[in-house]
Amino acid sequence: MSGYDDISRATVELTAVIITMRDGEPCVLAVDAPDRSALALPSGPLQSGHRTLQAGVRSWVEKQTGQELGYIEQLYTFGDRHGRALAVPHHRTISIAYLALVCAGDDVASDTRPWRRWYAFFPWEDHRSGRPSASGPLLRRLGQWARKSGRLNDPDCRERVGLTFGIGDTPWDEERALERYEMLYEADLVPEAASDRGDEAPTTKSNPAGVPMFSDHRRILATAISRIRAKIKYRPVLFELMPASFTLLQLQKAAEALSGMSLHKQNFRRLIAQQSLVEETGELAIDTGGRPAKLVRFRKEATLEQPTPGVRLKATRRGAYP
Amino acid sequence: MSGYDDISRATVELTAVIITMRDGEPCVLAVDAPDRSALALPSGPLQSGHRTLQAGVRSWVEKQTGQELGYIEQLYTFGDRHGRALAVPHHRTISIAYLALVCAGDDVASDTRPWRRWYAFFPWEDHRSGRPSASGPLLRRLGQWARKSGRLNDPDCRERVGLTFGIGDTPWDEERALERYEMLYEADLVPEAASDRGDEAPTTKSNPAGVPMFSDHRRILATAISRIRAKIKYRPVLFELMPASFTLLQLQKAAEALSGMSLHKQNFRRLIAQQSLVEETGELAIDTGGRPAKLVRFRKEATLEQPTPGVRLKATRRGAYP
DNA sequence: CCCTCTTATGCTCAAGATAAGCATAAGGTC
DNA sequence: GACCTTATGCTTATCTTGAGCATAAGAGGG
Repeated sequence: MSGYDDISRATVELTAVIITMRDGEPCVLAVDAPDRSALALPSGPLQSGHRTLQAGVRSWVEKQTGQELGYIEQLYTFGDRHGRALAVPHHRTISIAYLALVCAGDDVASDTRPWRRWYAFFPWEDHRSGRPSASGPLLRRLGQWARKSGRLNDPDCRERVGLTFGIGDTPWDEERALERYEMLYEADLVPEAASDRGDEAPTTKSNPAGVPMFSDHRRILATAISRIRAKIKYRPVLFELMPASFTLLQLQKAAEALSGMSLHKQNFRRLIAQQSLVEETGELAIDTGGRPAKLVRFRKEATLEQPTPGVRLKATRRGAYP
Repeated sequence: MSGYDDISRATVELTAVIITMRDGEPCVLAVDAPDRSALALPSGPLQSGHRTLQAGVRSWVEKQTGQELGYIEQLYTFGDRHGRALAVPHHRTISIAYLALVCAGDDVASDTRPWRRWYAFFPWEDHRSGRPSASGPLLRRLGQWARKSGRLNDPDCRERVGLTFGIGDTPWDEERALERYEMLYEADLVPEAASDRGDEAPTTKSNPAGVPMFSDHRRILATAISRIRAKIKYRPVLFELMPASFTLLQLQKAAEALSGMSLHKQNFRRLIAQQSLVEETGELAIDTGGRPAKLVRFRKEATLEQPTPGVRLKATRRGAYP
């Protein structure tokens, strides 16, 4: 073993991506960054009083936002920013990101916490009504970038763009949210890329590149989105976001909002039914605008029974944009 | 913000689970623990010279074992041991585990590194020829434990055992390797549970509980196994373990060894074929013991093309032990 | 060379799961 | 009552999957 000096002590930053559904939109809890320059995810350093990492996350979030956390899982540990080495070698920060899902609660109006729609940060990820308008300019600029960089070091670059964004005969894969953000970062199409270099970011308002975030927080959020989109298919995490009882359409809308795709209604119901993930409460939802729907609740036992209890979803219009 | 003292500096331990295939068996690289008390995964503290976390892992592994790493991915970050609070608050260690897959290479014989068959650590996980003999005693003792703890705080405990180990009409789910290890730990059936408490572990040799490891390293290995078993189904990671060219049977045997299940031969080939994950080299394998098999190689392009290019596998005898 | 053993490979068939849509039910509004 | 909206049941064509039969092509022994 070499001397003590070689071992770098690190500050451990705990960062939380807290997701909820509000008015049918997936939202993330975003506070002001310490320097007020941008929005940030709630976070704080691991402290001696924290008994576990999770406890630390819960504590910081409660302190900063008043939000109590239920479901929580570890997302990823970041040691550097987009592969760059850290600035000060003997005082590094590693940051451990957690994903938390909280239920909307009944009183959406009285909840004054700073929730933000997640598609404000990722406008190109919302394909519920076809490819969104933000895609156009982004894809055009990605194409330019690919042509330029393509000749040099990455001959498959254009192909990669197409695959990642579902162009040609590649279907759109909603789970690749992180890949897409990283590609946009690489292509210098998100403001964070410029500011990480130390450049002044061109502050184009209402950018197709979406609302930027402090530090690498938007990347962490993209990681969370990819994780959620993958996980709802094989674990019943969707129900963490639902109220105690709900209609199947509400459930479907939530699945659609999270995955950013629209689903076939009847097939969705069949899927839920045959996995017996829910049971009827016996009550009816009023005010659905049409025939009243039966209210259902999540069957907690399902977590145990099923090998992969999740909402296997498939887009109605599967795929393949021209 | 509170005073500086509240922020605990941490030593960051980097731990590597390095997997390869040797003689058709999945193996893990295991060194002697610092105190020689048990086998351990290669690991070392993050140092100031390490530019990134990954670089730190690579560097320690090479120093300790001479093994160079190719494919590498982050596994999990552990801040405590099995949920227990850390001993000394102002000097905590968090440990970041990585998974690396390395290709066997052509000269298995000349590789003197300390590879260990992973089923030596998890004898109950190898279901290639039915439920292994180690299962019997373990299940019996798990049953006893469940009966005892069941009355008190966990009425569903017996059910949970059955689901986790695939008893009754629940099929065996090979991906639940981590859950199973954690259940055995909880039930005090692995030596690590006793030694974490400070007790002397009863050193029964040739235990059905498998070979123990230093600290929580066996838990980390279980995490890796679960991850691999899940991932080979949707990403072409299996090929990281294969030589440049191989036969389909070799590939199948590797998939079987990793997942711990035996697969239907013709269906396995169909699956690989229809995903066009491999292409023929034109050569034939000699010495297969029967009709010579065509040699194939992995099609790297497949990584891009396919939405989920992996070896979707399903056990021949799916399931349901009596 | 024939018989037998081993592995490779092609093909079929029945079940089960999925994608899409038709049709009907049951509320509300004018 | 006509018409709109959402809920829910059911059908059909297609794919996918699990399982197994059958044949091919090598080796070795007689």
